[in-house]
Amino acid sequence: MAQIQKRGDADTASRILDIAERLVQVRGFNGFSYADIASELKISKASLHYHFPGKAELGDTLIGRYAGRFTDALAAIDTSGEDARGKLEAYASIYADVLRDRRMCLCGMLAAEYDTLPKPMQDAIIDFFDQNEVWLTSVLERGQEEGALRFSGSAGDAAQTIVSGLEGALLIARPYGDVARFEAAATRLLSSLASAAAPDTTAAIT
Amino acid sequence: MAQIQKRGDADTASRILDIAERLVQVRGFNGFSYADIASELKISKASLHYHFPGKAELGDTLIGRYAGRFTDALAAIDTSGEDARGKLEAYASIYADVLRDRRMCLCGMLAAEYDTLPKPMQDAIIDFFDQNEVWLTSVLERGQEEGALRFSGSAGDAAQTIVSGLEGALLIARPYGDVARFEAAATRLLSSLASAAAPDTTAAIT
DNA sequence: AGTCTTACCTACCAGTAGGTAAGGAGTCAA
DNA sequence: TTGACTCCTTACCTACTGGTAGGTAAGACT
Repeated sequence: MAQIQKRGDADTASRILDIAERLVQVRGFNGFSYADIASELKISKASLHYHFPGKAELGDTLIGRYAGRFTDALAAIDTSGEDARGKLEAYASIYADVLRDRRMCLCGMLAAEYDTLPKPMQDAIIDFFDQNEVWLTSVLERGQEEGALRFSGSAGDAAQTIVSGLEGALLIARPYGDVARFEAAATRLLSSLASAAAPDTTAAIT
Repeated sequence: MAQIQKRGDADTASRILDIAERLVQVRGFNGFSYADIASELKISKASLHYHFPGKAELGDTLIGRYAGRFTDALAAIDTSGEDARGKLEAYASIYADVLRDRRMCLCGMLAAEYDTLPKPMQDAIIDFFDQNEVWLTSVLERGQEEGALRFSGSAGDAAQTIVSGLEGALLIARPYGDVARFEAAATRLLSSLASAAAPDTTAAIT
């Protein structure tokens, strides 16, 4: 399964995924069609079905790839040597990067459409958020132990608040096309939820 | 224009709006069709076009009615005699009620689909959020003056954080079907953003 | 009485949705 | 050189999308 590439061009399947991913993040899963991908890739609709039997499978693969990249990003933060507060800021900056591309978080978008999605996609979305909360919880717990962070309530609750706070900030900032709006909300969220001593609201995220 | 009702039934136009509203809040604007409303109301698709020329106009009317009800709810909170913290809790409980119906906030859902919507709907969505932030800003400012609330940064920024925090908490809690999850995030949000003295995280919202 | 309006109907439209069947061109190893 | 394999094509399918044309029954207005 060495997956040797035929031409110099990137493998079609991953180009399909790139386009589909952007379409989901911008228009939602119910807001695009196979025809949209086909015309952009200058390929026939039928070819898409060769690579992904149906839209449901395409959606599954999309979430899997996105979650995988997220896992990698979190692992990179873990090995960055930052303190807990720095790790939380790095986490928020992942979201800011998504917004700079004028996109919604893939799983945040799919969360809105949750009830219309096939079961496997629903399960994968839940897994994504669980995974994020597990990571945040451990960062928060360690930060609290080390005295770098101080917050009330459980680390798990705080983690949930961070995820939903950032997803909401993305959701609302996008119609305004305003990255600063997101950054203000993110900074305030982290400062108030996980500040050590000085609640420095003016600290930049990026 | 006495609008005498033929039968005992409620006016058809508002029943269409009721059904469409629920469909948007649960499935999204791109997640339902005229046929869905027609079959549920046991009426023909063509009749829907009699009441609302197109889906765009239906959407406009939907947002207008929703925003109007929101305005009324905010006015009711204003005259409730609650202190600032109580008003913020009452505000959050509007969102909790939406979630208890297994729905997303109408405008939060439409914010996700923003790029796919006709211009008039886009403008109405922005207006909705602006209106909420204006109201929250004045509650926060007054609360700060009266010493009931204390927070860093501008009241406007804090208002934005509350709106996006609550919308995000709705967005994420819905797939989990977990109202408690929303309430925990909402309480933490209000406590940390606008607490007077004791950061009482265990205070119930409802 | 006649006319206008409201609120619905059936039947239909062009366009698009996701999906399928059958086959052809290029590459490869035997 | 044959056959298998990969990746794509054309040509189609059915179901459904939002929307329209034309008609009808019943009440209200004059």
